[in-house]
Amino acid sequence: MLRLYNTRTRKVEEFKPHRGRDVRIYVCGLTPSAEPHLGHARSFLFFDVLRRYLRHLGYSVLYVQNVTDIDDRSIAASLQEGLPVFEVVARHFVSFKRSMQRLGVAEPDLEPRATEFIGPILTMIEKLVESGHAYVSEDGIYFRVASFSRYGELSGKHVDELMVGARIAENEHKNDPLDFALWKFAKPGEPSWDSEWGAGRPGWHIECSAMAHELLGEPLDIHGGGYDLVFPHHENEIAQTESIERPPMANYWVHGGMLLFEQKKMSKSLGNYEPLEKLLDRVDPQAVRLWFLQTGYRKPINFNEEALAGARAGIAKLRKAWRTLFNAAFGDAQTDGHALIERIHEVVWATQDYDDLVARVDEALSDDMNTAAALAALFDAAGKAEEYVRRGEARQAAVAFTYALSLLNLFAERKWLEEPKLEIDPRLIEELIERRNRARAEKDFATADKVRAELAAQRVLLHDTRDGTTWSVAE
RNA sequence: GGCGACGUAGCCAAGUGGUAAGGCAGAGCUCUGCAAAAGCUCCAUUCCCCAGUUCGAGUCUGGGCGUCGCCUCCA
Repeated sequence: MLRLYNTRTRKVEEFKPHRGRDVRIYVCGLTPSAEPHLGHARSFLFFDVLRRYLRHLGYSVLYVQNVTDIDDRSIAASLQEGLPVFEVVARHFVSFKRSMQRLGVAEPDLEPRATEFIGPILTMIEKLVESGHAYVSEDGIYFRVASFSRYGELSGKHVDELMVGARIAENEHKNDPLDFALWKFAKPGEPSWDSEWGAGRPGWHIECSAMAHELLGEPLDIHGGGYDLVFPHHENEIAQTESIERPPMANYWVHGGMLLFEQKKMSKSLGNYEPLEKLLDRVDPQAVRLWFLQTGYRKPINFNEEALAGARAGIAKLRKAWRTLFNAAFGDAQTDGHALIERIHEVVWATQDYDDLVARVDEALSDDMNTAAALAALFDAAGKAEEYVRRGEARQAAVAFTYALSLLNLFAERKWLEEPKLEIDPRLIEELIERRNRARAEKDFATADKVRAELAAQRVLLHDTRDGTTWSVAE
């Protein structure tokens, strides 16, 4: 059983899907008008873990995450760069996909683009106009907020208390400052699609209402996104959908906390960020994943290099423990990461043991996705890896540990499980170790230390143990 | 001005009434020619401040202080 915080009720509630085991999730995706940043990563990484956990609970999950591939900022960027909008959008979107892959975020089941759903969008607008919830104005078609009595319910806003002045842009022709655009008539040179009212493009909010309706239908079990989407985006989606479809649009509204940089929200408009791809070139994506998962998903987090470095060390600890357990349980898998992966699936799916570790992780995640508490359980187990081996429980511990890790997808990429690559031939390493040990036997420590230094330069670390000298690769 | 969130050790962070998880960093010990690894141990009498409720509060109530988010495109 999962308990989830629902923005609409402001309470943690028991999650009950509308259609039995069939769970439908719609998450507002990226508007690729600029390079994606770490804040985007946080949000989608959380929903990735949520999906994995729902599947663990036995639900069949259909996860839809849209792409807003047409909007004002993208058009502005295309004019500035002198490139077609689709080219600008595609570049940022592809970059986003690469980063998501590196972070171990699974692909959405469906990833619809706004421009592929112009038909359903226009159908919805037509219904809204016919029913009087929308009106045609000089520069576009607007939703009449006053026509929807529950407006503000999701975000807890009172319509008459909003600072509405700022909402009126000079060139907009709204009846009411709160009204928002469903369709924007094209200005010369702008990309546009034909409609019965005139060529134009969809407003931001309508695409989600239309695509969610078309692909999943109401009510969605979970509608998600970043906290900054609660108002006005999700509020507007509710107004549009529930004006013409049977409410509610969604049963659970789930929002992720913001990522801050120097105490300010990381955002495209402030530009206070390093492009995600560049960041992932210098910070281990797996450490990023751990760092996010060590904090509650609804809390704001400050970007923090020191914490990120700490997560890097933490991931090394988990990896080490995992290797210790797995090598003890399935010793032949010493360095072949691919073989290890195959074994994981073989073993995990063949075993449904729920020992203490898995139970603890399960309990933590069921409590509003408390990934930090789940990780604490994992670290406790990691600290006991040697003990499990000594007690002859390596196999069971390895299975439980692997299963728990897979719920968080911490070792998402195969290479994360492999030993770091070496340029030096292992046979040469063995030769050098022998030479060094002969020197040590003769108390020729100068030569011995020279060998150690030579190997260290190749990232090979030597460990003298009671049973002889072993080596490992520095990470 | 309205609505909302947060404030726990050097850093990050879990914890909504029962006596402070976990990670990083740090310290000591075992082992050791050196080094590392590994193991063991230690590291908040205290949770922004002040009142209050309670047998008992980081957890509830009231009041401060500070930070952030939304109200304009934003995960």
